[in-house]
Amino acid sequence: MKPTTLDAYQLMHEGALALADVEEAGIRIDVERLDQTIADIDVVIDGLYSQLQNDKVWYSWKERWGEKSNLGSRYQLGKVLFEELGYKAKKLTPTGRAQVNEEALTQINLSFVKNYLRIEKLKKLRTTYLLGIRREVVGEYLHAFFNLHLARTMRSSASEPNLQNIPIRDTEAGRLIRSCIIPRDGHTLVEIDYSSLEYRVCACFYQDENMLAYVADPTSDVHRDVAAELFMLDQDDVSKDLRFYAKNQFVFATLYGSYYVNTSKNLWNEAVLGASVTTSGGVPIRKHLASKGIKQLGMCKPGHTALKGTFERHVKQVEERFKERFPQWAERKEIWWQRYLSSGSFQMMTGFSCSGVFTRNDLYNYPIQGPAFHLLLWSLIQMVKWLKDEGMKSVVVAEVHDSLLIDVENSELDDVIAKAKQVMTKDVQDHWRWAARVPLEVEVEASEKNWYEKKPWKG
DNA sequence: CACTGGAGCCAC
DNA sequence: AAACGTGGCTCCAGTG
Repeated sequence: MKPTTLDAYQLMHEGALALADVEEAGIRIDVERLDQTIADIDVVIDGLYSQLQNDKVWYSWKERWGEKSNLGSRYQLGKVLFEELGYKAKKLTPTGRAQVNEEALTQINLSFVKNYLRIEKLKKLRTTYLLGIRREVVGEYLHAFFNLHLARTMRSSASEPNLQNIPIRDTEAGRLIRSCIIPRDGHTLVEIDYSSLEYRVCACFYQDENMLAYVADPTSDVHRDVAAELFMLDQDDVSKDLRFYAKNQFVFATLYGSYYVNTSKNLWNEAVLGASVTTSGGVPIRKHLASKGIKQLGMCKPGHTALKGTFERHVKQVEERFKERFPQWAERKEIWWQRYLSSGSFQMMTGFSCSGVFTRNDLYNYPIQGPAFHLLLWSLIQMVKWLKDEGMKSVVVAEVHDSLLIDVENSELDDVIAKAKQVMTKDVQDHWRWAARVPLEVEVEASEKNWYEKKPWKG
């Protein structure tokens, strides 16, 4: 990866300097609360552990493993469940071992296993996040790292600890950890996220008419429309959950090179069979699909015909319509790949030349993921500079690929938010004209308490 | 004892 | 024709 323009060089140079300022500023931690949370979780984990040790399964475990018995070993648990207690391993890891992950374990109806999963969740939360943060706190500030030289796509990465993967989807974990991350006194934590940034960059990159049209029309919603097709529903019956699965398991998966054999399987396992997903009318999606004649997934084997009446066949047809819906995308992604094959390199819209050995899917992903982050990075640079030049008390404290976290002094709230909106949605389009092919939008959330309590900002 | 790869799980 | 991408961290198991 090489910059081919002065602008691209400066993006990395100034980006590294700006991120150094972010690291130096640090993010404030409620250390007392953090320590209390760790202590509370320890008590819960200890309680659950003693339950496990009074369970029959633990006796089988000790018979099998003797002195080596270790409750922390999933490998040992797998051997006990699948070789001693007669449960069937349904999936194997790439090296041929039985999978002993959450998906496999939730299918086993034993209170031991239920407790085990609960402990594992809490342990992850405790060691990776709570202790991970605790270890790095100096005074009451955490100075984590933001790197620009590690990700192959020219995204950033974060470490020690990784502030870019703090739980949020699991509300309990999100609350326990994020509520320890707080604003400075007299400040408010403000998070500004780009709305559907990668999709918009994708539309700019392929210049597909319908992709652009979807973004231009705020009443339209590609994920909702595709969900309606995938689950054979009217648009009004597409629930938030179904939209979520359509977006992540089909739209993005397909744009980044997956296809119906895999997307149908994932949708079926997670949306149809998984976590009791319903239509917005409350009908379980599995029941709804059955009423439409789709009761089976299909074989989902590469090279095999997807049989009529299966979900696999249906998703194959939705995929065909997806290509018809976005014809320039379908055509240009092939040309894009062929051009790489003959030249051995490709060019990012932000001015970086990438040469080397890449897979087809790399070619689909990198030119979207990299430039999408570059919009955020350019905005971060402007914000850091501006806050410094204006002598403001607010500081940028973190960045998560498409969002900025700013610790804003309360009297500066309106100015900082207005400036961030201007920079992120307008100025960046003056800087890179390709980004003006779509409207850019941001969502602003804020909390005076902590990162968990953030609520939509109403200026 | 240091190190590595596998497996798992968290984010975008 | 191939078959969603990028990261970081932890624990275990195996190696030398």
